[in-house]
Amino acid sequence: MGEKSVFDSQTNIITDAVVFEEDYTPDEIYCRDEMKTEYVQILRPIYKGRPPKNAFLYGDTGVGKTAVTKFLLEKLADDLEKKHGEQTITANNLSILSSEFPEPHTVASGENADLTVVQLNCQNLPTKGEKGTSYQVAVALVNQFLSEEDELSTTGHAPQAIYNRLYKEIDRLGGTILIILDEVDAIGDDDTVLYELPRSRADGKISEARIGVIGISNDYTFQQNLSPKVQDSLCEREIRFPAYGADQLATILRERVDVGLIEGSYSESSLAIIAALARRDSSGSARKAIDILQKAAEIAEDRGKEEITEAFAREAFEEIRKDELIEDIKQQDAHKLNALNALAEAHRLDKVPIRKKTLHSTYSKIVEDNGNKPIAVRSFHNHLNRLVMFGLVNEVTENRGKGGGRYNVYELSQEMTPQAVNKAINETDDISWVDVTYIKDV
DNA sequence: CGTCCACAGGAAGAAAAGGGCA
DNA sequence: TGCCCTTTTCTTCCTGTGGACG
Repeated sequence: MGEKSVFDSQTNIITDAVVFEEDYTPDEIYCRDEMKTEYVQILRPIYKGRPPKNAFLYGDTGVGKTAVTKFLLEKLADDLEKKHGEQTITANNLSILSSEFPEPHTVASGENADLTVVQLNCQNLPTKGEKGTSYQVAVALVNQFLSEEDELSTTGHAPQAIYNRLYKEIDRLGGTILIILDEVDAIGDDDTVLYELPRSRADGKISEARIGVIGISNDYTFQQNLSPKVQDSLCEREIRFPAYGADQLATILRERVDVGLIEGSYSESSLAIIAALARRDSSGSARKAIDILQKAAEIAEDRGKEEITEAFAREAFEEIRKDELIEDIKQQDAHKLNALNALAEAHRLDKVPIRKKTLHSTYSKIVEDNGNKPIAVRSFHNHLNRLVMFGLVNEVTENRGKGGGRYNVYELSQEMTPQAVNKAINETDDISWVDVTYIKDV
């Protein structure tokens, strides 16, 4: 009898971890029948070799927008292949639909690709975290068509040159080109890309290819803020994805556990709890529900238990929330981390709702101690505002009237703790300027 | 009811960081 | 190499304002 490896847990209830992964596509997508029907109508022209339609999808994160997209596109690719035989190509790797770093574009047989799908996440395109602009989207699109060595830099080009290049690449490919812009609301006010793309053929900028644009957004209001010309072209068709209800989430979970977990390791009621937790916390995100499920299963394994109990589900939920928080903090840039650092220190010293001015001087001290130059109060103010928008920091406006004036005070938001800030900063290894011992000393 | 504090946050432009092109 | 782009961030300057005080 072989000795058990220390890496093995006492029990194994997960049989196939694939079902938890982001890009797992189930055999069937549940509870999205109406959306699927509408979506099929949008894609149908492509199957028939007619000019594609543009569309706009919206709904909160994790309600199946990308899942349905991926599911239907794979099906479309299959069916096209069946229809035309092997050599009329279904083009570009659909797997990029969910991978963060798309592989270079590969069109199997060159010239006559029938359908090319390009997917792009418009969020966090350029410098970390901030808004992607039309320009950035255009650059990123061009890069999707180029091999890795040839990729363009994200700055330094004349905008018109980028658009021209984009048209050139598109025309070179020819055929039907379906451009999927995920998180399209990140584009912000300047929507030239959204205007240019759908009309490029009509404007004579391209002649060989036909372009379809599908915009995906989780901001309901985004589409209303678009300029009317863009609304006309892009929002030809729109599909709304409502949030999953708790029972629908449970259905989705049931499908996953069927494939991925040992029978008997879960009960209807524990699935229901997970569904309810996800429903409440994230307004119906399937992603969230699946994450909780995975975590709960892992916890059960670690404890040597054979069943996911309600307690494990709740524990998993809490743990995931904590992890997410740390992740959120880690994503902030240097100035914001230092601001959080200073704020955490204020918490430790119990000077909790702290005025911006005071906070700024603490911040300056930290930065200077590490040999860097602090930014001016006005910029600091902007960073703080950002943190407030991210929900990491609370802001309250105080008004002491004549003789006191009006000012804002800040503190870490409810779920934030100085420990969380500390942990996040410690885990951020690309910022040597944060001297953690300094915080401990003061 | 007007005063007046102390800042909020807009505007404009300078600076920094990245890069093309001849 | 020098000069030209771009985007984004930071600075400087400034006007606007909620409401307790008198």
